[in-house]
Amino acid sequence: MRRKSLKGAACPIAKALDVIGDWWSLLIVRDALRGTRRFSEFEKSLGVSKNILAGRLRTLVGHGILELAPASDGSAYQEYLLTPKGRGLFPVIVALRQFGEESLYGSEPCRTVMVDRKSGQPVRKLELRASNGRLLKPGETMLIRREA
Amino acid sequence: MRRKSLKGAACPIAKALDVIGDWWSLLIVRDALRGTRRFSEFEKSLGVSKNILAGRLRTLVGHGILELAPASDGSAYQEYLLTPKGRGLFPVIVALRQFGEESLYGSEPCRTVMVDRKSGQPVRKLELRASNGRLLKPGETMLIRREA
DNA sequence: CCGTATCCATTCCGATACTG
DNA sequence: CAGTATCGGAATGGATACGG
Repeated sequence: MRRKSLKGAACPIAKALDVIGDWWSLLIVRDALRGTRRFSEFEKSLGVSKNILAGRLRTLVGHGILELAPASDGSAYQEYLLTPKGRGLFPVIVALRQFGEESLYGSEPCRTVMVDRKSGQPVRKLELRASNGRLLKPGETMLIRREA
Repeated sequence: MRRKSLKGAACPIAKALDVIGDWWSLLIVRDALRGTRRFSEFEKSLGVSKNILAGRLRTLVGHGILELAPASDGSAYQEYLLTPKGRGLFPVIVALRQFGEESLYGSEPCRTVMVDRKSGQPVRKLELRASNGRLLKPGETMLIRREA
């Protein structure tokens, strides 16, 4: 972040990276999607120092990815919950996971698998499809300018 | 990057972020997916200084995301092409774009749309599906440990 | 338990100058 | 055109100490 270029960035990818394009933010979202809510849980899971974590959480709340809510267990503290906007990052997380699983392990494959909770079967790979359902490879897409 | 934690990171998301989890790398991949090949093209598109760009390109080549090839136009220089592994980042880019389009624009919507080159129609939203084709929301998935 | 404040080291980034 | 070398400033990260 804080590079010069993103001020008027028209590209949605650049805008997205401006919000979650740093190391910790996506890992926080990853944990939040798994149900992590409390400051100390994030701290323990990520192994990040308190000040960094506090800053990231504050930024994510500011961007509307997380929101603060009263603790569900009756304790005096608060919890960080994903907003609907934050849950919109689910495909990003899944895409990263699938890329990692597929291309970043050597002889020993990844030890965890994402499965459908109901059936216990592994989920499908994310695929981009045309409006008629046809599978699209990168070269089969293009960007067009939308008219006002 | 270069945080301490990723050395033995078992999480594929963390591993993926270690490879492309910085500001420029994904933007380089974005451009490469659009057909950008030459150093100067990346430089112009990204508005990044040469030394940073050179470093990122070198890292991406080192990770097997990009590869160097002789220039297709007969010039004396080389081009940076996506490897199959690099093209595996396509879903990540699309997911980021769709998140950005959906949640990061205010009154004025995003001016560009990704379409099927053949039909000219917008692509579908990425969806996670179970092995039986059922649509899966975040809470309907879980991670399990794979047995050796 | 949930942070904030501080200090310090490292890294990153941008601009520029320089080379083949 | 395609980089490399260098520099300074800014941001990031880790550790720790402190306070509500």
